[in-house]
Amino acid sequence: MRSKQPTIWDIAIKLNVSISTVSRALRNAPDINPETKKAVLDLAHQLDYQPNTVAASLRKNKTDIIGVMVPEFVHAYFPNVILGIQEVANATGYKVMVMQSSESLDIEKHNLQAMVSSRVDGLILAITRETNDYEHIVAAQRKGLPIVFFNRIVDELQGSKVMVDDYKGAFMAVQHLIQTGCRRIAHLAGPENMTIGRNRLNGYLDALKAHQFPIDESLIMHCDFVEGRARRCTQLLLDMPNRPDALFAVNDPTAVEALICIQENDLSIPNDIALVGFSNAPHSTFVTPPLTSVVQPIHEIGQLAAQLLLRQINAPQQFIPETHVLDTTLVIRKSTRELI
Amino acid sequence: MRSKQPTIWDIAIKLNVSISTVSRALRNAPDINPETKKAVLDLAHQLDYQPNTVAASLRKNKTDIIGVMVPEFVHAYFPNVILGIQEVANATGYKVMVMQSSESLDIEKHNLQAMVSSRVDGLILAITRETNDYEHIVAAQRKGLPIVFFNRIVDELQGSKVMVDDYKGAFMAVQHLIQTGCRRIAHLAGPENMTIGRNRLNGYLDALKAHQFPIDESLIMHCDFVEGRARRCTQLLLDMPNRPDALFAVNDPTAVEALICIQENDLSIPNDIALVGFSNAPHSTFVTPPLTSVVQPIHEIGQLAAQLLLRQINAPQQFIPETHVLDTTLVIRKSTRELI
DNA sequence: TTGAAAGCGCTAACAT
DNA sequence: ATGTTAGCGCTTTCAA
Repeated sequence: MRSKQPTIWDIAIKLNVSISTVSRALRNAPDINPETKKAVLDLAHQLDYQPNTVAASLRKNKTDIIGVMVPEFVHAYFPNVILGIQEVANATGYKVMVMQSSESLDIEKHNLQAMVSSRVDGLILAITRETNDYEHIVAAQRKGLPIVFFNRIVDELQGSKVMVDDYKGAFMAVQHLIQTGCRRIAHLAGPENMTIGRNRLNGYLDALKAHQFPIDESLIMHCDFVEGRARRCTQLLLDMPNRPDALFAVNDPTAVEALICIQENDLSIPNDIALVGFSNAPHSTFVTPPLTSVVQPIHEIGQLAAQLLLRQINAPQQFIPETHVLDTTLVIRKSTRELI
Repeated sequence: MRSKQPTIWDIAIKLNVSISTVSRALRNAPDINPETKKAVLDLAHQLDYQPNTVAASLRKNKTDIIGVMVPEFVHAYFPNVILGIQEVANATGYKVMVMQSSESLDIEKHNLQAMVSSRVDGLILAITRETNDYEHIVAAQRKGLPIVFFNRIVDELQGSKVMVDDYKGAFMAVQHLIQTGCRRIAHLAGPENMTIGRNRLNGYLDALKAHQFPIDESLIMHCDFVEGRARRCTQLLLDMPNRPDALFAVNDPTAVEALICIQENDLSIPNDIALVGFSNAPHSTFVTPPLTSVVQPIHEIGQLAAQLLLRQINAPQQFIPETHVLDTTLVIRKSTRELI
């Protein structure tokens, strides 16, 4: 059904010049007569000529597309990262192709193949929670695909990485709970094979130790980003004979599940149970009570990842991967008690 | 930096066959010797050959990519629609290229050009709130680009459209407010040039009329999807000498802004002010109180839009645009009063 | 069942 | 400053 669109050939014929002249004019090459150039541009505009980037990509062996794959984008975190990516991509003439793996390793593999087949110039990737075999990723890297990782980071993979100071954020969060009088602090944890889960857990543990609190393993629940699991874990905690008086959640969706569960049990936040999240999202502000949360520079994560990727794509030689750690801050709202 | 990837030519040389044979094997054409085919597939697998879809697209004049452009995707509505789109696209071998216009007409135009240049096979589009000139869209259609519209729909544009029964949803919402004892019902409205805004407004008006309520123009506030405006409009309503006792919001983000504003004024929901949203999102469930809202089949909207687009893309002849209207239902939660 | 060859629209030497 | 030409990797007639 697609009617044929004008090509440089059409323009060349009408203007009685060669296609290379047209091509030069369109890409404003230096060696061209301003008048011919104007004629070409005018006609191109008149015909509403749109260059066929498919052809250009094939010829240049470069698509000017960067791929982005995330586990999901219904929570606000990933969309906001993508926003940051698109910002720097568009500013430099790149397009962004977004895919999502739905936390499924199979889909991740399939999408990665599609990205490779589409010959994206590079990829910004947050792996799924079930990705424990990295051969498909390493294979893509062997083919020369530059990949920048963020959020879901594992030590086994090489490449540039953008992370936030999870350890410090977790430490501050738990310390704040301690300073506001909480005594039994539970942790709704993430997957331990990811640095994001491990570092936040370590921050939790070290904060307890720093204040001479005992470590109670039964207060550490692995929710691992699985939807619905935080709710069940919270219920288990609430049902304990001596239930905790505070929860530190590995991220905001987890915290929100906990919040709903606590309220369903007719307990009050923060008086019965104090609650801290780790901000994936601005929406932590409009639950009731608004969530005390560790805030991370989401937008900047995307921008930085894109910048790193573009540097690598355009690197003349071998590019040495960089790991960047961005700062986190604790924002105190109403889900934790007042300082004593 | 990109190392060259294997091509059908590499395979052909090694197997001492022609590239057309390799091509046939790879696309499992009917007329090929099973043994040659197996040899090709084995070698392809061994080399980790990934077809260059850029080249195939150029040759076939078809990219197997469908474009999606939305005004934003940080609220849950659009991501969920995209989920539905990706589902049917992936099932039929299409890839999805997502762009967002950030509610900016300029970006919309720019992105649309990029989509055309990338030669996407079709586009699923929700225009920005400031798009009041449609020439760029019509121009793309003239080039033969099939476009399916959803959510942000205007009468002036031709093409398949996926909508929900906004009128009925709004009518039910307002009727429910009336039946629960509300007497002064305000409307936080959307843009009137879009059917989404107009139909919801009409539902509001007709529900009032049907119950012999007077229409008070000062209770209709145009928030038009502009972030922050709902909050200010709500404040204006609350400051009125005889303030409304109920608000019907054009969508959930608008309702959430109103909710925050009402609570900041120390008024109670639903006793002082009842509140109904129009569901763009599942998150209406976890604000406090959970929002009574008109629910629409978000996922299905995406699926249907994709199906319509694919039908049009693969239509042998001229395709006659279809408009589909999906049903809405009122889900009663805690932001409205009990039935009397 | 296979091969030869043309060409999709563009870029980039190279030549003039 | 402009033209000629050879591909990029693939699909698809047409011929064998």
